[in-house]
Amino acid sequence: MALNDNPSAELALALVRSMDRLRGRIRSETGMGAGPYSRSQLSALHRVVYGPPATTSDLAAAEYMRPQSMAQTLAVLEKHGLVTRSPDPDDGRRILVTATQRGREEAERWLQAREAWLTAAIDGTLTSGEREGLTALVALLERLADSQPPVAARRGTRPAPENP
Amino acid sequence: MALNDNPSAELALALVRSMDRLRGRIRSETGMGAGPYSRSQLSALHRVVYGPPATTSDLAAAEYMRPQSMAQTLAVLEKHGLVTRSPDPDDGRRILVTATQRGREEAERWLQAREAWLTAAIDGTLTSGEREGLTALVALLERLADSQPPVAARRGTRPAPENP
DNA sequence: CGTATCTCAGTTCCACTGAGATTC
DNA sequence: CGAATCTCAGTGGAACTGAGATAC
Repeated sequence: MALNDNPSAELALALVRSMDRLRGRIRSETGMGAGPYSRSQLSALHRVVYGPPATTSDLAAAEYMRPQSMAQTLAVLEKHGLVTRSPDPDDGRRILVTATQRGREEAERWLQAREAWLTAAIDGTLTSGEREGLTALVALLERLADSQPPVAARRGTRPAPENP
Repeated sequence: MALNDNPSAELALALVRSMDRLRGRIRSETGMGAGPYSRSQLSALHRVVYGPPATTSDLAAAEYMRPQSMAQTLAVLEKHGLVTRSPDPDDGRRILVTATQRGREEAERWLQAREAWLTAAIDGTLTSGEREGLTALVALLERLADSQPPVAARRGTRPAPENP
């Protein structure tokens, strides 16, 4: 293939493409029938439900997206009564997002519905040993997502999204 | 966490969320500086360059998307002279997509540029043992993506969706 | 005053759906 | 004719950017 001398470049490409393909498969399998909430909405709801009280910006940083994008996502959840927004008493600029009781219930239900196909695929095609390996893989992916690479690796000067 | 009794459901959720987060991180790091081609365009180009001659529908099936979506992606590549489309002499309905010489060169260059951040992250935060583990586990993602694949009954001699 | 946070408005990417033409 | 493939046109989700208001 000779894409690159560096084996890590090969690995990076293979990883990204396998994630793309799996994502596509999940999309084609679950379609729109998995519930009224989108993937990013459920992802945000999950974080609000199981995480500490946070602002829009906090949630955006945790998911590596812009605050405006996260605000759009949260607006839908608020409209459906799954989360509430209330001003931070200590800082008038901040608005804390918390889950409602209904939000907690809906999160559990729809999260399961959305990943039903993947759950079945894991159960159906992987051995128990491979499932353990996959668990280890998830930890690796999280570490990569949160990695602070050496400055030498950073090309161009970009404002560097800080991670609280 | 108590999301579900089934550990595979927990694993499925953790996997999807870690992939979402890593994708977001990559997006925020590479931004628009990674070149003129989008992720899906480069993914399609990669498959055309390193795979056998294929139709739009073949490529769409391999990436688990609709033929119309793949057609849009390929149209951009064709406009830039990276791929060419020519009628299948044996079947007038089919149009085979092949990479041009320029397409092969550009693929190599831009693919590397796009995954530069991930490559650096892998080198910088993973041990060599973990890199080996990651390599082995990418295969698991591919198996999940292709698990119980749809019976795409092709009339010709067409193998199932393959991965390079 | 300068910085941080949130809001409003517009844009791009990318996959989807539906309808229609052509070929086997 | 029925099935498969490709084309044209429109839709929606989910991220982005930029400009402006308010609070520290």
